[in-house]
Amino acid sequence: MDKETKLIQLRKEKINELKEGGINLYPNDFKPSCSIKTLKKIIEKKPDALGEKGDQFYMAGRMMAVNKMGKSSFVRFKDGSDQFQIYLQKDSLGDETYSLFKKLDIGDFIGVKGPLFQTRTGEWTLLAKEFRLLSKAVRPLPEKFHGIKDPEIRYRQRYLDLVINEDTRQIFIKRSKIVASMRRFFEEKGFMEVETPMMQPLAGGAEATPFKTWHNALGMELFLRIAPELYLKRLVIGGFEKVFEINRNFRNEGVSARHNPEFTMVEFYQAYADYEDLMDLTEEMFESIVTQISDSTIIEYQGHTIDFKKGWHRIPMIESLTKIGGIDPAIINDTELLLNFAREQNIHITKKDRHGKILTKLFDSLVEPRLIQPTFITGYPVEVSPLSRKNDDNPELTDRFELFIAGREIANGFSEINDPEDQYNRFLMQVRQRDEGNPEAHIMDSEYVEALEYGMPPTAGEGIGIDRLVMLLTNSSSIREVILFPHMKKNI
RNA sequence: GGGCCGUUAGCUCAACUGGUAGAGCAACUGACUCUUAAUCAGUAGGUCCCGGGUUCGACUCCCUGACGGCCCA
Repeated sequence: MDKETKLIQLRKEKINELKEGGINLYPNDFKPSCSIKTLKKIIEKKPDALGEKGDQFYMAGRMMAVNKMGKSSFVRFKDGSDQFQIYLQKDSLGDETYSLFKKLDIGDFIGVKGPLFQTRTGEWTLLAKEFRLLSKAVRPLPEKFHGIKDPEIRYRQRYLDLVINEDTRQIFIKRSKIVASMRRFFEEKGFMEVETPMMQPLAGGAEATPFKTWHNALGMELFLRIAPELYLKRLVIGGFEKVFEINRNFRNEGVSARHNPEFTMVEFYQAYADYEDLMDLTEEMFESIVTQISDSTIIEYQGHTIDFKKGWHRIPMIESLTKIGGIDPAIINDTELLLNFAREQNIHITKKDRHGKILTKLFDSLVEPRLIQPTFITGYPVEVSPLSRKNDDNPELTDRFELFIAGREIANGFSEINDPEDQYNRFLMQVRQRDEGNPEAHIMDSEYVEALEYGMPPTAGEGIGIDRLVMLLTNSSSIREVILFPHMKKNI
């Protein structure tokens, strides 16, 4: 894989010595009594029953630090749950085993058996009566004290990051808990988890450039999905009234601290609900998840204190532009004046941008960064919401919201269009935008319109970016910190 | 895509105005039976990201490229 350093050569020489001595470097017949975490619980519960004449334990893990003091040694080792200390004495192990130990390296997996005792400082320690090599490491681990800081190594060789940096481990443990907690929430609310195609003949449901791939046997081009939306709504048509899917979407765009080409979203749909019901549900879900993760509704994120307690602000988009964005209410309905204002603010507007699009762009740069506490923005313009139901009172707007936290969009939800004719015309508007040069505009999905023609109950749906949510709850400034293997350029 | 910054020993980092690369940890040898960033004595370890250029001389200055980070669009 790469150049062989002196350190590795030296280890290989030692490995050969071990082999010649008849040592199996990779046995698989050692069964630990319990994890280190469990062992620590046992110690907490009944320390009086332990001691050198008490129970003996089989423990296994990776050697992380060794203090050799001649004829006795301390070894700090860790398993998947925690870390613990072992004390080895030449007298109690015997010459042969002790000299085997002396040949081993930090990074090797070992198995030990023995009773527990307390050191002079009171630290519970396993006194090794038996000692075995369980798996040999050929390469040296990075340094224990400074750890690995180089982000390139941390991301490309995440396993090293996980072995060395406890903070990294905790982030991914938390991520797993967040997703589990969300799943539990949906299940308790009567939603059914489903899986819809990741490879689609038409990449719909969002405004984005898809990845292309090719199916040999079918002889057809397929796209990696940019959203599951149109398939999930087909399921609502089919009679599954509450569905959710937690899965990956793929968007063929640049990578940055906030964008990974594949990212995880939850999308969910509920029949006989509207967008306001989903705002309620979202508040309840976030409050529940955050409380389970951090024992409080309050979190710290990059210098902000954010409170997820229910009852978030709900502000119509137009109102947010005047009240938060500082736009003069007198110009908000005048496209020309708005255009001039946008140019003064150095906001890039193209000739094809109509009123709604200009409002959206102004919102993105003037309002979004200032929405720190969880805030729903409602009433998005029709032209930027091709799948959202029109508002009954104002057909220029839709029954849609987006959720912003810490200046970022976290969720997007709306009452769904179930009028097939309306949906058809919205797709047509998108096709026109495409013809006018927007390569990311939605494409006409006639089969979806046909599905709507069979009748879809009134429905609301929402998507939440899981990576962004995990970033918030783990105080991570980059999406790469919450994705195990973020995409990077090839480095060879 | 643009700007700024970074890339030196396995890891974390130094190296002044251009003078021929150094520390801590890890490793190796030795001492040490309660250490915990163990200690003590000694040893070894380098494609200074790649490739050009300037120069008597380049880790250092200039150019091209690779990869990464931050900010912006």
